Amino acid sequence: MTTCIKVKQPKTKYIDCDSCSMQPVCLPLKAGKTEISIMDSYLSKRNIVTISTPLFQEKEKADAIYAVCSGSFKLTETSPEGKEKVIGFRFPGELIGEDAIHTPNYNYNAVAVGNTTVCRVDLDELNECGKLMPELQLSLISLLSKQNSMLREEFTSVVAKHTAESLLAAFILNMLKRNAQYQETESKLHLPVGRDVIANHLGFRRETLSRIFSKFQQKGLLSIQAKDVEILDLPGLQDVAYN
Amino acid sequence: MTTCIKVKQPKTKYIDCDSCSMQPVCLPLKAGKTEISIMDSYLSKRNIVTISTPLFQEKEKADAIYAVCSGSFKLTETSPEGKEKVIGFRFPGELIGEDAIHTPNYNYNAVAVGNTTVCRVDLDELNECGKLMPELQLSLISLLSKQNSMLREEFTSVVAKHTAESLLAAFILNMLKRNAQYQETESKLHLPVGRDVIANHLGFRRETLSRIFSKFQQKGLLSIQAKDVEILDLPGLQDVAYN
DNA sequence: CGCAATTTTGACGTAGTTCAACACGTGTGG
DNA sequence: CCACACGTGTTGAACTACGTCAAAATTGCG
Repeated sequence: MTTCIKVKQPKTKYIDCDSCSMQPVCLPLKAGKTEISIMDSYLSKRNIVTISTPLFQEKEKADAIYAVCSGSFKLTETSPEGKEKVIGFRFPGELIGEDAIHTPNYNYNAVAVGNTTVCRVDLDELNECGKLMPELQLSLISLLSKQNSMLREEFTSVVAKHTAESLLAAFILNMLKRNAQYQETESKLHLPVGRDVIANHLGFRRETLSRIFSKFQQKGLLSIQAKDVEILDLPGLQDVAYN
Repeated sequence: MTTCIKVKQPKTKYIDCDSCSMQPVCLPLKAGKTEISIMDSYLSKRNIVTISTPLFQEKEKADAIYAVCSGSFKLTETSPEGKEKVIGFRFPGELIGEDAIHTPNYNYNAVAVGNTTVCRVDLDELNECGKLMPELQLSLISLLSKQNSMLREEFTSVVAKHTAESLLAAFILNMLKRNAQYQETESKLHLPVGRDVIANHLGFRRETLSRIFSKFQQKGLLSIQAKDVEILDLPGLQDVAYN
């Protein structure tokens, strides 16, 4: 709280430092007077507000890891033909650019969807800091392991889903699960982006997406108004997701 | 080499400790005399041969990370209805069960496909060891970051691929890339499992898979005999993969 | 409030999956 | 040696799910 500078904006969900996944990395800051001074010089933890701008882009030098504090990010890849493909989303408490640890350059784009805040951790400084504080490294290890599981679960949820229905259901459930960490309600979900972006990500057309949403509403699985989804029948949705 | 006990078996591809992704973790073993004795007592690096048996199963206590030395593993998940879903494969040089760092129990099955060898790193021992040797933790961090990228790339390669053709092409390319690390040829690929398993993983039937393989052969993209694939037209395959 | 952008709905055609049945090669045991 | 099972590949016919085109409805923004 004291270490995070928060810029209040309407309609934006923030997570506390307490529920941020990066917290164990930042935690040593609060330890003792002497430690704080050491850390301050090395691990510059800043809160940046970006509005619909890229956090980083393909081929850019990978020199920092980011943790999302508020808002959402979309990750995209540019195909050889120049088409943009949405390869994922990141929500508060999740990491972006953790590849930086071993990759010289990022190989995807991370762009803010609306107003967002992130914590930036400089890689060099993290390394320096890690040498002095082994606990920091342990935290980072745990963090990466968590992110790892998140990725695997996301992968698992969409792989082998041939029908658009099961794919969308799985996608919604995945979003729901990931948002549950910082959202108070288990049954509500705010879509961070428009239909086009979601359709792009899932690999079908805007119209198809719209139709399936309608179908889900008819079935009483959920209700949707603009970008706000309310889950009405979770088990039903899960049934659809499992083929 | 000296630290890995290898059991020679026919038709099995092995990777050296030198090209194993776990190597940086094991490396300190070779550092100095004194260090070796310390490490030996903590980080018990063993080479285990498993034949078509599960390395671990769902809900089992997660107490170790594994690195594949030879052979292949398939990762599966059991759906609520009891159906087995193949959620991925792991090849020599890749990690299995890295979730163990933060999860009390594994949430998927890892079963050996044919004869395999793995290096097992006990979590408790890794932690103990990490306290004494910060470099070990740095290695682990890098390792996890790499595995992270691998997962994201795998995800990226299959997401938004609605047509079976582009999905299979992307799958083959992904396998090719991952096998290039320990295989001498860039154009040949040995499928570790049968058509059914692959079809399960990609989400369609054996027939569809067979049809597309035939189509790819007709197009001159590749030739396939049983489980041995030879890539004839890499750019062509890439075209198919990108929708 | 009004215009533009986004979303929804409808009708229609086609590509691709699925189902079912068969053909082929291989290993196994009587 | 043949019968049998099993894994794999092939083929044809039916269907349905998705893409396409077009237009209406809704939302959001200035």
